[in-house]
Amino acid sequence: MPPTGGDDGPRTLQTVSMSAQVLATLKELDGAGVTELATELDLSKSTAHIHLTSLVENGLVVKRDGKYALALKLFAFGEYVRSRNQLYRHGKPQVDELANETGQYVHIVTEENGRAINLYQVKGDTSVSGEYQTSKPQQRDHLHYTASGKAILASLPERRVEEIIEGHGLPERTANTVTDPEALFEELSAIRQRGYAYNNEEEIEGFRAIAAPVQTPDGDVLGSLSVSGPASVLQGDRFEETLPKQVVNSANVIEVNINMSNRS
Amino acid sequence: MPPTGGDDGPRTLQTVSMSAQVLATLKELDGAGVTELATELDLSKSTAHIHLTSLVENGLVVKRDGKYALALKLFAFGEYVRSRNQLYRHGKPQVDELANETGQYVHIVTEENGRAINLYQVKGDTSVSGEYQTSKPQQRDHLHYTASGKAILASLPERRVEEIIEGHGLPERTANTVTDPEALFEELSAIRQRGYAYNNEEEIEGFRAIAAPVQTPDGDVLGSLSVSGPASVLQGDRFEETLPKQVVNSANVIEVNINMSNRS
DNA sequence: TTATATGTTCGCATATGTTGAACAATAGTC
DNA sequence: GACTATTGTTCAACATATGCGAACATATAA
Repeated sequence: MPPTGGDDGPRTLQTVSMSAQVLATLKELDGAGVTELATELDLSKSTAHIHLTSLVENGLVVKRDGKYALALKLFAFGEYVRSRNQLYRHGKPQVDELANETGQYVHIVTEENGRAINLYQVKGDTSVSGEYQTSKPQQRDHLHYTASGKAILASLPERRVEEIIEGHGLPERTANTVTDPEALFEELSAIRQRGYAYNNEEEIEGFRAIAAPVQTPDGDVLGSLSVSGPASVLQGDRFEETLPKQVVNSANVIEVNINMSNRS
Repeated sequence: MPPTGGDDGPRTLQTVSMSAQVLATLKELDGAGVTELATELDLSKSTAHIHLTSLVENGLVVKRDGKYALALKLFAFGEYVRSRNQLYRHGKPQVDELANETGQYVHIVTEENGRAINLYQVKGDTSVSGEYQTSKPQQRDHLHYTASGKAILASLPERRVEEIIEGHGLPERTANTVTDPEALFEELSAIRQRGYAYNNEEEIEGFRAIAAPVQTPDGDVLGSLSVSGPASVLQGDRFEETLPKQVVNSANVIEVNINMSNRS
């Protein structure tokens, strides 16, 4: 059949989509054998096999102790992609600096296809440790339950935000997660006025964060910068005055540096 | 025709290989338009177009200001892959420590399909700056002109080294690069006896390095750890005694930590 | 505006991918 | 260490998804 008659999207290569799914599944399963993959994707063993073989041949997958897994070549690709990113290039030094100043976790985050991408993070020396070393880190790619994500959403056209909500939903993480679209839109409006976003234990109990957007002169958002840490530390004046100022200030420095480099 | 009769490799999906080439080319060209890509890969515009569309649909490529470029999703993939790597997980803390101790660049490197992959690097505070910020960093993925690479090669079966030489050659980088297979094999033997590898301005004039392999108890090499810096600093006793000891020691610590985690 | 290049869509012929079954190689069990 | 069960790999044949060229649409330049 021609790509499922009733479908909407543009014509695409099914073989490529299948291989892309194979990659995604290998990530999901942390590597897999032919049969396992075939079952997972409802394929015949022979098809699963030839997809894996093709991906191996192209260096995107490796076969190790009888299992197929994503190749380090993907890491090389990824490093390249990040290195081309403006927010990363100009944001990294500021992240390092801000982490030193605050002693907490500092992140720069950007958005792609409605999902959050963590470009860089540093753990300041007074921050709690071990938080990110969990072996199976749960997905952190929704935008609505992090300060960084909300700072980004607040800088996007409402239309776009609606699409993102439709596409990815507003799943709950803690009792504090904003799961109602209306409530979210209200908060985004508050963030716009304030200039920065809060995360008050909306992703992880006991964890707070503050984030400011990084924008171009004509209002496009490149991502955001955030500081996060335990609620016991991020509180009082520090949470309401000092840190927000520092975060906004650092974000502004990044903006200026990006503009300068775009001019020359 | 069935995938080029005279060919050797296993049967593979041409469509997948083509899309893989598209990804590689987009990296090469730093993004491209449909026509540009079609020309580069000898495709019809329509074919180039549908490959790009399919990759976009699967999130591996993004279209920005009329150009197609690799997506940040690849970075997310890459981070995942690295995070699963044993040498990275246990090596990172040692890299940080060694960079502090020595003040120079410290790297951990591994090998995949005969090419070097830089898993992690830190720039110690007394090291020269700006060295890695060049906008188009030249390929650093051969193994024979870095200390890290030679440390790895020295830990691989000769057979494997021969294959790698056949597959990738021994291109020259500076007058000091080892470009002769026999000379290389001799040096690898010396490295095995010594326990660590030198790079004496073989990649970049004025730059030296020392690297030690990281191996499993049964002799498989996981990669290597290296310290590098200007020849003016890496010289005399420091180059011949102090640093080698530190590097080998750190590599051993990594080995021990990996073994411990593999036992439990 | 016209002209030129680039991007996108479409129908068709044929090369190509999918499949199930047969074969090979492991892994597990007794 | 032989036997069984599971997993991995190869193959030929058919159906169809793929790649092409031409036509159309859009963007850029003059």
